[in-house]
Amino acid sequence: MNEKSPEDSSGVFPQKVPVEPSSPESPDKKTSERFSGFLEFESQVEAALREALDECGVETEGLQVEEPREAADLASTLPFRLASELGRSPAEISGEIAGSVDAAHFSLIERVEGVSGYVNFHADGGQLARETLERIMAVGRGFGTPGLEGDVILEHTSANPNGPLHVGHLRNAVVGDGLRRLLVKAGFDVDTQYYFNDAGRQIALVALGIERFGLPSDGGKPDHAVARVYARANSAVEDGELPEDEVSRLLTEYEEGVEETVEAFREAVEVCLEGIRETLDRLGVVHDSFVEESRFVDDVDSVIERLREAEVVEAEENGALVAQLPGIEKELVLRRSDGTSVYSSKDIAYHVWKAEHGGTIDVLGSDHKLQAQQVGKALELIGVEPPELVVHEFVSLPGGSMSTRRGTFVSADELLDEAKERALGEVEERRGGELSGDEMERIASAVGVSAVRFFMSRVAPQKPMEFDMEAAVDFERQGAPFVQYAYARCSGILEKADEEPVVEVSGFGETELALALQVSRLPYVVRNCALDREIHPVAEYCVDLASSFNEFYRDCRVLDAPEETRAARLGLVEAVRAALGGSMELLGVEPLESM
RNA sequence: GUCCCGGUAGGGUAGCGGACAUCCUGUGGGCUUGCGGAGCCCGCGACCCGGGUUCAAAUCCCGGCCGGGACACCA
Repeated sequence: MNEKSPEDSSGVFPQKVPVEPSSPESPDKKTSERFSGFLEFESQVEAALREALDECGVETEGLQVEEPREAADLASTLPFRLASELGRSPAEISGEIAGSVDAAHFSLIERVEGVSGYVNFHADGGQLARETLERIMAVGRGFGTPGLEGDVILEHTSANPNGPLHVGHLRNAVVGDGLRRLLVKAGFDVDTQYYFNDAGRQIALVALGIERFGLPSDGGKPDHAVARVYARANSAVEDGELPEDEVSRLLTEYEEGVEETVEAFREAVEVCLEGIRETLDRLGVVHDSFVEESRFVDDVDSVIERLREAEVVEAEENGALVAQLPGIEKELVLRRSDGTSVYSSKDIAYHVWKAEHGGTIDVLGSDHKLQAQQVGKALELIGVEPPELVVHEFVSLPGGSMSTRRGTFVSADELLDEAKERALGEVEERRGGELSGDEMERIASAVGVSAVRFFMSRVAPQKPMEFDMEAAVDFERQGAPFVQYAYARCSGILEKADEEPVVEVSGFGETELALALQVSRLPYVVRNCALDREIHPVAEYCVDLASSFNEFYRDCRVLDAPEETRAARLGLVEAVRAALGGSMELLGVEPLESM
């Protein structure tokens, strides 16, 4: 990864407006290279506004450009703010600004009007459609990259290897991997990491359990076997069957480096991780590396030393070390009284290491928020950039509450199995007569995973969510299958066509232009979402684009259209296919050619 | 108890300073012999309560109420 540039003090992430506005003199010149649809329109609007403000002799910061619901494609509310400064009415100012814009200088701006305080910009739909379609013909599914750059280390999932992933981890993984895909699409260099505890009490219990009771070998996934051993060891300790000091003995032995013990821990972790990896694979969730906590044991001393210099470290009477962090009530334990290191201090060391390689983003459940705040504050005190946090709330199931210790949780595997089974039912019902069993099986797997991912992607992470299997897999609602089906329709049409799609927008009516406009918004959506670290608007976009396509499908015949419009409409369908496919992939929703 | 996050039509959800609040579901009506209708169109229905800030508040601030989470020498 590249070194962070020194002048980039605000972090590695560029602020908005990464695309230079085209120069007013030659708006068309560079656009073929850098054109990015609606994003380019936005750039032109900003450039036009600056020019007009200049002409009016107004100086201001911030253009207050927003996307209104329907009055225009983009609008500025600047006149409202300027009104009191200039002592004139917003309506008057908006009229003057609009009058000063020379729309003819901007290829994508059709007209500008001042309406009671708003400066309304209307895109030239035909031109926007033409340039968007041309761009897509050149880059295909690569369409949608807004050209941001920077290095990011993204940490997500990071579940402890004492059992399989459950639905909470699933949300974390879905949000995290969506973010990974989004940031990569936006242009960032992303290194995705799974950080796991390989040395704590929980692992000691697993190792102990395996030693005493053995690993159940009933052909199930290894992480599920580990969960059973863990639960058994837990209750054995609780009712005294296993003495508590056995556990601390193991922990001490581990820290002392007793070979057998270290090996037992390693074995326990590896077995469980194997199962977890299998689940992540099935979900299409990709990590670049798995980072074990124990790697940072040796760095703890220097972390504590640096915190000492910041004068926040206190020793308890019994020898434990804690940090009193300013602004945080709860003290942070750095080292136990027996001298062994605790999770948080290693986590700080891990973040120090990450921060050396790029900007860091952590995706975590809200139950870890306090811990993360403490780590962030500690990092700040020792002069290290703290991670950005993407926090998600809990997932519940209609069934009721879950507990890993009691074994009353629903695993990610079970949820995915159920989703697949339901999807299979739907596919069999609709296509049982024409497709082979294998084919339906394949489609059901893809639809099942997609349905779960889409359902969890579309809700803002800070909202608690109840997973509704029925709604997720429903083929007749606007969920993953709805989007996938629209994609399959595009593919079906293109496959049947025996002529080449072309870019020819002159015959497009309202419906076609509306659809092309929606297509052109992808780079704009990707840029905004990447900078906001949000994936749920991408899900909205998928649904909106699929809906626009369905309206088009209803209104405009393609294959049996008149000669002169057929190839042009095929071009539009091809563009939709690329944009829809590209945006679905951002969420891990699989584009299927047929379903 | 203290801190954090939510509270938008019957249920779910988007918007989080700007123009008549998005979409799904529900419910009532309509289209359709189709490029796979797994679709499309129309109607009904909502910003938790009270103050404040602002030209403008669902959106910001304060105070309630309700729901979830956190507050380990666990991770």
